[in-house]
Amino acid sequence: MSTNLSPVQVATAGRKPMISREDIIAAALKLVGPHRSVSSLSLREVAREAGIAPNSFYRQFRDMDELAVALIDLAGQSLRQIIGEARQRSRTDLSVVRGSIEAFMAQLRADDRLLHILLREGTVGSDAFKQAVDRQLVYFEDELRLDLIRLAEANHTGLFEPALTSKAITRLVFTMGATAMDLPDDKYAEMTEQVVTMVRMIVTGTQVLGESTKSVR
Amino acid sequence: MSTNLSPVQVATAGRKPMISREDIIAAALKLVGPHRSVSSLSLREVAREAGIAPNSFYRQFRDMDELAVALIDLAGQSLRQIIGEARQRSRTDLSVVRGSIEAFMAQLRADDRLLHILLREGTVGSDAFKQAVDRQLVYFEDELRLDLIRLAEANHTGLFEPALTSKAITRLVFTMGATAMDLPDDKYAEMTEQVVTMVRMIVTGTQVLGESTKSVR
DNA sequence: TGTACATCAGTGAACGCGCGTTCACTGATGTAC
DNA sequence: TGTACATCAGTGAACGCGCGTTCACTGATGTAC
Repeated sequence: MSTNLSPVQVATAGRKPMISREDIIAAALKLVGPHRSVSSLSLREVAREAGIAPNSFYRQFRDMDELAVALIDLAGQSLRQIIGEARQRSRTDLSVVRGSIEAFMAQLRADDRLLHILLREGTVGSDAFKQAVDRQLVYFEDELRLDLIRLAEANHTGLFEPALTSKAITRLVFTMGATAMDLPDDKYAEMTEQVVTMVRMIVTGTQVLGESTKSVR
Repeated sequence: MSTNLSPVQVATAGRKPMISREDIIAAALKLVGPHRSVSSLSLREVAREAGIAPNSFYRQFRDMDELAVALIDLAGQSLRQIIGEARQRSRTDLSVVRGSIEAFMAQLRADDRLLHILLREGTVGSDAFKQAVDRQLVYFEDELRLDLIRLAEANHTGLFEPALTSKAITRLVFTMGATAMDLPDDKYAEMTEQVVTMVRMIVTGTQVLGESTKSVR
């Protein structure tokens, strides 16, 4: 274990690296896509794409697993920012649902490689791999939960089990996204409507079930 | 392409096979599990487990992809039978939801290898692979849709977009199942409750949204 | 500024391995007479 | 029943390949004086 876990080199002495983690990440992203998963990439393949010797890879990452986790974390950050922006645009009404899902699907359609990774790699790969994906999912669930609570308060509706609701929505949207990834462009609009309707079902159900209690916890 | 797609040999002449497709499938099932996916199995590995020469594999399957599709189809059949039995036990009320999900989770907990495959392999692997999983999912959605319609008629409730509802439920349950697979045994009861609640949200939402129309189409 | 030295990022060559696939074969089983 | 022959399920050996990882190295950059 190195004591320097930061991507910024301490640089007490010696030469600066010419190959950065970012170069390798960029190379990996060039290789993945709707028909290619991170877990199927080989170290040599990534090195080849990055234009470096295979063993130079080890200067930046311990192994492919560490690269994969880095990719997943990046993907999570990127998507949360996109959804966060969509949320800002419409805060207090139900259109936040539609807005967020539309932003999500648009990003998917734009062939966002990072997003492909996040949607698809959750079920295969090493434990470290799966945990990284799960961690990102939990971030989404947390943010969505707070949103749901805010929404319920603003509309004076009940809210049943906000944590479970946000988990159901997150997981459902991600699965549907993984399916949508392989679809031709002209199916995206239809798919978006389907997902919006599905999420409305959950939100409506949650409000109704919460009506008796009117509790937000 | 062979004209004989049936697993039963025509046997017009010559020796009967001593190695069956079933032997190879059994060997593959011994190798998969919560921490091992079909897409990571090698032909030689399966042959080794089956106790046959690597090239004998080709007498039964064109390649690993064909084996994987066979496994997925088997998994779908097996699970549909299990859920079908659960459905028989309680036909006309909402307990069909709980019953089916409990049967599903119990099977998962019993370490059903076939089920692991079906839950996990949908997002990676070849196109043939993904299509096979999708085909099984659609079977489930169809059966569930008919159930939902029957349920709505029996209870005289409305039903909004039954096809979309069954799709949402199926996909959500499968994703949650894939997550549950990696959990320790003592979390299964809690997980089951969570999934039941999530599905109730969808069903409730569907009924409320359908109330205005009272249509079952 | 100039010189001697230390550091270490990146490399080229090589390793042993397991892989999918092929080939020519062998010998048990079934068929024809 | 007995014999000659055809079929073809299963095999052992070999192939070339890409893989992850190692090793000893080189030479540009930074530091000390």
